[in-house]
Amino acid sequence: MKPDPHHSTAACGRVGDLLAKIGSKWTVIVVRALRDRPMRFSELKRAIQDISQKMLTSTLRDLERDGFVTRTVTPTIPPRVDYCLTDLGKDLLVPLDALGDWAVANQHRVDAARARATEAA
Amino acid sequence: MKPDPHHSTAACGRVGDLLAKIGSKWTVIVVRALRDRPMRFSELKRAIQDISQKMLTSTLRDLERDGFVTRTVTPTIPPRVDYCLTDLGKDLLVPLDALGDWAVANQHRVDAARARATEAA
DNA sequence: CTGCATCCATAACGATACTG
DNA sequence: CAGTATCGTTATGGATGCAG
Repeated sequence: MKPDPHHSTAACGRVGDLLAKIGSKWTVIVVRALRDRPMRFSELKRAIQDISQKMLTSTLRDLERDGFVTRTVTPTIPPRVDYCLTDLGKDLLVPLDALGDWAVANQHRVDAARARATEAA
Repeated sequence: MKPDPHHSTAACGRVGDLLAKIGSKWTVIVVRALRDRPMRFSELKRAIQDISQKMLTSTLRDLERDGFVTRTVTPTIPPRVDYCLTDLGKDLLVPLDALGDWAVANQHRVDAARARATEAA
């Protein structure tokens, strides 16, 4: 039998922390947006569309702080800033994609359950 | 070349929605707490410790609504309510564990990045 | 172009008290 | 035991305006 480290309170706490972070609604979107190429701030802003500039900025700062993206400033005029996934960021993409795939694949099941719950009420 | 559905805005949106849901900090903890056996309300409360009763209740209601857990009432005195993962809930555990494992395995890398960021400031 | 600061609305959360 | 109701606090997200 495995040691099964998932059961420990400590492990659960860490999972909670990380999920709280990536669950901040925009983190995942941004990381996934950067999946195959670096992007400039305004590119991201345009790509994500309904993110406010404030949220994009703070999301990127958090991601940078946690080592998921790099921020490269080119001090031209006008200034240019590129964001790129680090190795850690690319690593994170793996379990993130698994979860993302699951979400896409099972969304209908959740929808069905919610529909049932709603009409039952 | 694949259609690569992950890039679409729609897919990202759904991922965001679902992550926002499971990222609500307690959802994951509760789902993982139920991983191998059904538990009563008070068992969960005791197992999770620093969750407030209100949060546990509303988290469970959300999970039930979305079809991740079942709620079984035994109308004895005192009343007894058991919560159990559905098949959908158990399915969710798979990508969730992947992410959890990643979190545990890479926590130190994130910590290191944060430490670097902090002292750089 | 990039990003910070400010203000504001809302939602999340927690503590407490009370009901079946 | 399980759950609802209420209140107050904090966190989150958006809009706008300003600055390098």
